[in-house]
Formats: sequence, C-alpha cells, structure tokens
Amino acid sequence: MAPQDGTRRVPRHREDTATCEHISRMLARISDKWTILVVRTLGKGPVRFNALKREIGAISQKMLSSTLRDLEENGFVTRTVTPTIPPQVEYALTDLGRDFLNPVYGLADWVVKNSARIEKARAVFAAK
Amino acid sequence: MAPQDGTRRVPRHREDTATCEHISRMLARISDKWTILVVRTLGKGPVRFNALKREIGAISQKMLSSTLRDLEENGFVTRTVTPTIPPQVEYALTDLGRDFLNPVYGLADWVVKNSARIEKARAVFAAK
DNA sequence: CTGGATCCGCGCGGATACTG
DNA sequence: CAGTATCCGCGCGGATCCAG
Repeated sequence: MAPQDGTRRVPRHREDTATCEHISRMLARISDKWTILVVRTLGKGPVRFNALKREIGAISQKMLSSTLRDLEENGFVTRTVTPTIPPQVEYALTDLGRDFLNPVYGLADWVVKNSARIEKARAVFAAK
Repeated sequence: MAPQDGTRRVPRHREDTATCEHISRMLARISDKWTILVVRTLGKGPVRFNALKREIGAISQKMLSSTLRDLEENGFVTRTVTPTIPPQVEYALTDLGRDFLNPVYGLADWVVKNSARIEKARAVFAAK
C-alpha cells in the first residue's frame, strides 16, 4: 500500500468509475452503523445470538439479525444451527471475514492515529 | 497493517467499544454514497464545482455541495473562492485528505482483489 | 433461545425552483 | 458559475408483538 519506490506518496488514479462504485457499495455494506461492531465482536471467537446481542448492548434484535444475514450473504460469517431445545445458533467469522479485518483495521488505525488532526480541522472550521 | 512478527494474522481485539464507534462514525462519513467518488476525482487535482459535477455525472448538485462541505469540515478538502464575475470556486485535497486516501485505497485494493470470493459466496448463499 | 412480522418516525438523497 | 431553499418519497433502524 505504501510506496516502495521514490514516487510521491499521493495516491494516483487507479480505478475506473465502475470499480469505484463497486467499492462504494462495499463500503456502504460495512458501515451501516453496526457491521464493524459485530465483526469486531465476532473476531474474539464464535458467539451465540443473545451473547452477541448482550455484548454489543445497544443494538436491537432486528438490526443484529439483519446485519448477520448480510454478513452471511457476503461470505464473511458462518451460521451453524444446533437443533436442540432451546435451539442454539453460533456465528463465526469465515477466513474471508477474518481476512477482511486487515484492511478495515488499516483504516481503523488511520482514524485512531489521525483523529487529533481531524478534530483540530473541525474546530478550525467551526470557528469560521 | 500486516503482521511483522510471527503471530497469527488474525486481527486481535485492539480497540474498545468507544473507539470502535468512533471508527464507525468515520466510516459512515466516508461511505455516504458519494464521498469516495468525490475524493477520488479530487485526487487527480484541483477542480471547480461544475467540472467536478460533470466528471461524476450522476450526482445532484445538492449532494455534491453537501458532500464537499462535509469534506471541508473534516479538513480533507480546501475551498478557494476567486471573486470574479462569474465567481470561481476551486476544490482541492489537503495533506490530510491525500493521506487519507492511503487506507481507503488499501480497502479498495482488498475489495478489488477479493470481489471474486465475495461474488462466489453470494452465489452460494443465493442457491440456498 | 432465536428470530420473523409489523408499525412508525426520521433523515438521506433526488427534483425543482430560485439567487448573487 | 456556484450554490441555497423547499418539497417529497423511500428506506434505515427502533419498538413491539408473536412464533417455532
């Protein structure tokens, strides 16, 4: 990602518009207010539905199930049902899901490292 | 971002919930359907309002101006007005904005490289 | 315990008209 | 040219109720 050669570190124009929209859709998919929190919690290991809900806290059951369904649909999460009584459902990250965490954390690290700069910029702007 | 030591490449639990929500907010900010497209276009160099609009094509002027205002507020973009007649307004990325492109492209690259895996997973899920 | 079904308020984003 | 103002439809997400 970082430049290995001597060129400027300004990212050049790499992808066409169609690809860029594809990326936008992907970003929209992961930034729907809950996905990151869910994926991060699943990163700690397989969890059952209500444990997951308790861990996250603020999420409604509707949003949790729909978020998990999306993640499953995209191949980031597996859903394994044990048909006991009461039923038991465990969610876990797939290899793809764990792999996905790398670029996401790359972005997360950037946000953490630069939040001061952003806050400062926001303060400057607010003082206009 | 990639592990330099010998540990597993599975991302560990690094941030607390507050930080994670901060990141989610940041992600929401950049994935609002237009931000990536705008930032990417600005990455090619300073552009004036209507040129930007023409370049992107599908965006409405309301969304373009509000997207630009958000980017300016967060310190990713500068807005320079030349009070001629007719007026002239140029938008350009700041250092922070260009720097931000790095993790974004990191994620973009991942999406490009793994879109086949995702599409395949979606196909498998659709066949359920 | 694990959700689906339904209702509803709110905000995003598009369309249109107008201004300096 | 570079926007602001207004209206409006639609979908996200919360709350609640119900089912296997």
